[in-house]
Amino acid sequence: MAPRRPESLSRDQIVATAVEVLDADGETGLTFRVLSGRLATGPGAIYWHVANKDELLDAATDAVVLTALAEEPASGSPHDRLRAVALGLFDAVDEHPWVAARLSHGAWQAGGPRIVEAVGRQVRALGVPQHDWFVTTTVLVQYILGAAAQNAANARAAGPDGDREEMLDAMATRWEELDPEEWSFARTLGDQMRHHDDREQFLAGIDIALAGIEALHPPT
Amino acid sequence: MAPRRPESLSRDQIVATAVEVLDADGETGLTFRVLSGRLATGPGAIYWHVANKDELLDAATDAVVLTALAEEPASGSPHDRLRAVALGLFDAVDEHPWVAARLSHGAWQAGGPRIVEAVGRQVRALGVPQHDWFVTTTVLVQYILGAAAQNAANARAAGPDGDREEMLDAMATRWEELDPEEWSFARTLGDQMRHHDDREQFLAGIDIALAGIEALHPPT
DNA sequence: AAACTGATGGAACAACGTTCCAGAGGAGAA
DNA sequence: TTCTCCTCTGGAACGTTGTTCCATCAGTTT
Repeated sequence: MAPRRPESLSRDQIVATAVEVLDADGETGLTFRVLSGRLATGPGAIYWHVANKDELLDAATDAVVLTALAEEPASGSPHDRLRAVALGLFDAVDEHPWVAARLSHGAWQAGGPRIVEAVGRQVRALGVPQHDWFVTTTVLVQYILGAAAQNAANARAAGPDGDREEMLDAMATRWEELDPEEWSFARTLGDQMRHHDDREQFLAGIDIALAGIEALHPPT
Repeated sequence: MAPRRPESLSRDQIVATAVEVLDADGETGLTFRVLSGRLATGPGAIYWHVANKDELLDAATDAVVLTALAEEPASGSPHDRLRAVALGLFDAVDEHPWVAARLSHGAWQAGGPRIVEAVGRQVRALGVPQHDWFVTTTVLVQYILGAAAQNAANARAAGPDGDREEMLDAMATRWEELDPEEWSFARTLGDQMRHHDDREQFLAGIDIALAGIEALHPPT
């Protein structure tokens, strides 16, 4: 069915604009009034295409996940392919920090199934026996989403400026000054916290999981 | 400094009541008006003790984490102690689902440091070399919080009634009916999704991580 | 007894998600 | 062509939220 008016709204248009606003101002920055303004319409018109804000956020999340998983990595070892999928998701969340909260609030909705499919295919390729597909995939997805969420939160805490180093250093020194008894472990983390790289850190987690999977399911 | 009035408000009282309300009605159910009603006062009085809702939620989160990590497990192998700490957190989030969102929004704030300390001590006991303490601990914390968040989200999706089985079954059949090409992996997950146990699933992830850590750092 | 100050609680404000509805305007029937 | 639908629009309005403001209270200090 062709649109009645050429310049009319479409659900895709609304979702795309929502993603723009979310990227710029986060979840609290996305209001139906702002969205109405950008689309040169009123709030009521948007509600004809979208049930409520929750559905809009889910649709926006799904859109981001869809493009992040657009092409499945075809070359490389199963290890490398899993790393590629995981890193693609990690980077997507880094670019759109608001998706983290949405995916944490329920990975079996919004873009969740797509993520399970993409990760699961690599688990299958890894040679994990079928009766462990569910466990293994779920664990990987939970780690990926958990790590991505933490990273997004840190990025938001540091602000849009380049003060990541600054904030990291401040937190490191704060931790180093904690009570030596009660915080005997955290105290020792300062230096490594200062000099770590987020993506490497994330991949290290994937490698731990891969090593664990292989240890529990030795390749025949 | 003694309280001016005996029946006066205290920050701890406010936080404790907030936890009750959060457990009963979730994050959206906690409003300053409801809280005022329960405490027989006005919204303004609460604001004298707490800066804003964000700080209140952080304080509530910290309180829950604090009691969840109250006593460090003293007996058992390092593996078992790590499992105990992780499971303690998992169960705490299961009882107070709203903490998941809060901890995902930034584990270096609210109760985050406590979690890092508790998990990190077990990592140290595991014999991981010091230069990998930060990476290993962070990875474990990210998995624990990610898995707990997913579990909390699922529980909320199922509702307070006992319809977990029901919802799981419905989702499983929905997945089994997906397009065999586009969803070649997800399709096969139905049965395992139906019959899995959340806590076992969570512990399986911890065991994968433990196996991976040991594979990468063979005990001398 | 008077003045001070930590603490209270209710009224008021701006902003939000959402609902409602009068009407525009293209598509099919007459 | 004219009439009548019916999808789709957009602005006004409602209830609720987080937060601010301020007149007032009740111990403590002078």
